[in-house]
Amino acid sequence: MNSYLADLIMSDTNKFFISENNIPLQESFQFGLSVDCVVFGYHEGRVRVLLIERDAAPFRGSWALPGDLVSLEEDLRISASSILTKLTGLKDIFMEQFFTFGTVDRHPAGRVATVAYYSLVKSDNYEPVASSWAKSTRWFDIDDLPDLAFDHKVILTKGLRTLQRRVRYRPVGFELLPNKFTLLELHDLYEALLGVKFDKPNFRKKILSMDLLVQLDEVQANVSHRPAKLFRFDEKRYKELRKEGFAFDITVK
Amino acid sequence: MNSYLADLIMSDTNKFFISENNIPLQESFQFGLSVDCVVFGYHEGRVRVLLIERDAAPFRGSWALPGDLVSLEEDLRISASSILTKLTGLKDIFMEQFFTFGTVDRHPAGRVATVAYYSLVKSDNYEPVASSWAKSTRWFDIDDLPDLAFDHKVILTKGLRTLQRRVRYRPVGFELLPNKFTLLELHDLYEALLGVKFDKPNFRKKILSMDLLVQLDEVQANVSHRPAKLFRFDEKRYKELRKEGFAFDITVK
DNA sequence: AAAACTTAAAGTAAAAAATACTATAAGTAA
DNA sequence: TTACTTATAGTATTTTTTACTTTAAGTTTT
Repeated sequence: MNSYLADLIMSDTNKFFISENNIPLQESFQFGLSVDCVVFGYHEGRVRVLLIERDAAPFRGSWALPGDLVSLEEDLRISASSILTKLTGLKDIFMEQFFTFGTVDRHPAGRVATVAYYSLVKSDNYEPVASSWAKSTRWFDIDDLPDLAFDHKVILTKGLRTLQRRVRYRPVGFELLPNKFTLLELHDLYEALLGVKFDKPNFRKKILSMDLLVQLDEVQANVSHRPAKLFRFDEKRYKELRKEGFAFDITVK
Repeated sequence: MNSYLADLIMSDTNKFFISENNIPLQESFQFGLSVDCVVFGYHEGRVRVLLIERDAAPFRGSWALPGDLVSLEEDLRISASSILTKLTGLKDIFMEQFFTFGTVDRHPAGRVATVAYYSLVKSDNYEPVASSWAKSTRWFDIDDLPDLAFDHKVILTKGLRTLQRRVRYRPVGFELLPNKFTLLELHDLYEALLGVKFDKPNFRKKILSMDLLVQLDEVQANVSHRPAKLFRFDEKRYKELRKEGFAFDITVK
């Protein structure tokens, strides 16, 4: 509790109320706030989600989204990434808030609202490592999920829908691929994410016409057929184009 | 505090800690949770926002977004609409969550995270009425805003950006028009919202080709020129089309 | 009552983009 | 050398977008 609040209480006639809305102070400040993260990965043509096995009550032993209570001294955004790091070891990865869940009974230990984020992990960069009260971590195919603690299934599903919507209008898909990727890998990722088929030549034409990819002087290695050229996403170029009013959109048959 | 929590505390060796993350219980449940609402209206070609004049500490006398602390016994979603009704009288209007703000120092009375919603008000249906600790309400043009309490300017700006993004891919613009509107009114609304010019014939063609509008047997009244036909948005039709994979998109020059 | 004026709304030609393919290239494996 | 696989370039057709032009339908002015 900061000093401003202390002053406010002391100076008020009714010292147990804050004046804003006549709810008793004790009652107003009895919320728990947590963060939960839907971490997406992409491996061998399949989209997957990172879950942790809880080694803490409640739901000890259950699979759950990595998440925890936010501490009073930490900004929400900072808290989100540090909690993810603490439980899974994942650091400096793409992370975006998408929804806050706040039904009364969603947490058995009291009134806890949770702010949900989704993260995208580049498959070549990171392997999660369980720590703190996460007993283990494991990737699950999005079509083969276990039962989850709390309302985490609802959160996960909403996170997936959000990703599917956003991936069409923002160049976030690249966050799920290695830094260097082929056009076929990108094509397959979009098919997997959206569950639709794209014509290969046209997909390639569309994405290249956006002028967002840089072709590298490298090709695929160790493939038993003609190796494809490698590309990388040009973040800087994208920011330039945005200023000029360019809108990323991958709607193609 | 519910009984489950009481049991949990009593049964635990360290009765002042919950086991999940070793943060003392008192500290975990000291958050305030609030809701703030960016209410958009549209009047005579201008986009405007509804603000209230605070008649409660802190920031008494300042303009602010309608918002308040969430009560412990109420779901977040329900709370959002009932708070808006309490302060402004607005009821049953379009309301969508868009972001949660949670920096440590955003509220002088303690740690309060706020879940922000934006609302769209049909100009023919509602006139706000201040009540509770809202001294008055007033519409402000989005280009002529006063200083705002807390971090409400940041919230408002993010709400506007969100609306501008969403209005292109979802048929939410209709929520800002009367139930019966002309194509020119719709055209002008989109120009005002997005700050760009659209070719009238092409805009009309595009929107009609979506098959989302129903032409009524009515025309404009009391205009000193050829009256335009009135239309309404066909919510049912939209839901049907969505199932068939239709994606609303108003990108036209 | 005719002419002028205003906005509604339909139409149209050219350009651009999307689509559905076909063909060729460049590698590996038999 | 030939068969096989995937990469990638090319192309013709269709569809959509764009930038206009024209006509329609009302009101207001003279």
